[in-house]
Amino acid sequence: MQKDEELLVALRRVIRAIGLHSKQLNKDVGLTGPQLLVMRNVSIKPGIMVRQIAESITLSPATVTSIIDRLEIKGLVNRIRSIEDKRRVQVFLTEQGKSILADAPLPLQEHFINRFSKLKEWEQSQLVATMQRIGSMMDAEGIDASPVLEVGSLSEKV
Amino acid sequence: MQKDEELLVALRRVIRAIGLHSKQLNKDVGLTGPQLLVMRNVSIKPGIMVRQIAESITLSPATVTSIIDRLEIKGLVNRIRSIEDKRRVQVFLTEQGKSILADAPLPLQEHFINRFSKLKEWEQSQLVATMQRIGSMMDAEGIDASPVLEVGSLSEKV
DNA sequence: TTTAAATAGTTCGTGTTCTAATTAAATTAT
DNA sequence: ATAATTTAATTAGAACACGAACTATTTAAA
Repeated sequence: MQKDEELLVALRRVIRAIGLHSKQLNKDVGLTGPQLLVMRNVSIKPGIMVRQIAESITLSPATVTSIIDRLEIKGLVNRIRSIEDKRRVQVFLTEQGKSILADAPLPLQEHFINRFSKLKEWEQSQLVATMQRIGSMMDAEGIDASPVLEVGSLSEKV
Repeated sequence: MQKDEELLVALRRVIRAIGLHSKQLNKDVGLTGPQLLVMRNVSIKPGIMVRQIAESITLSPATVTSIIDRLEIKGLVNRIRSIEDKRRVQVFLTEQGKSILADAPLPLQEHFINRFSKLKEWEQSQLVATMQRIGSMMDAEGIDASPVLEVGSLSEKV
């Protein structure tokens, strides 16, 4: 097998692991990974626009709409149409949404974070550098992919 | 930004890049990335079982079934139930499937492959090894995915 | 001012992906 | 030999993800 194929297989495995974790999350907490990411965004910036959420977690607006649909049905978020600009829709957490989010785990496997954090500094750097390198080779740099993983901290996002 | 967050941002970008490439592929050639992967597997090993395809591209059998459904509708593959073991379904390329696959691009961006192929051997290995390492760190401990050895050549798998 | 263009969000159609449940067949155990 | 188990594939149902087309609104241009 060629190296690039091996790389693709390895990438697929990682993608799958993330997806499986999302499914497991849904069983455990009732929220999938993407749903959790959306809620964390809303938590950081109540009244955030759909477009802003989409950009911040690197998804299309259409996808975010469907995720918010499900969150709204569950009673975890509210949509409110802006008065200044009636095209805009602002999203807020409900009380129930807040309390559920407070107990929810991270959107990525604790398992992984734990293991990663136990690596030596230079090993971590090496893993990061490699991923970034692959990303840049795929020309994925232009895509704003900052997921809201730092939401645990209280720092306000742009 | 913490190292694990950086890693995950980079990962998200790569995942998204692969997804977008798959969509583009579908527009250009009429085949998505996963469909292409399935066809390449069938091409290498005509009569391959659904289960084998699933393992080789790291998908559940259910997913492969649905991908083969679409390929069959397009007339690119055939299903034939095995005679020795009637539980098995063997998959073959049709003539049309062969000719389409012959002209189809690789499942990763050409762009990426070109750049990747220009790296030195040891650099390629290092990128692959790192991805495999991340994959194994994310694996739910159930799967003993000995990364390097298990990813044997497709043509050698039986 | 009336028209044209841009923006925000949604809807629609297609495709991917999973688990759980189902059907069918082969294997093992009693 | 019959029953229980395992294996192979499919189906059903849910969530996700995208682009394209649509509605409504705002802004810019003529």
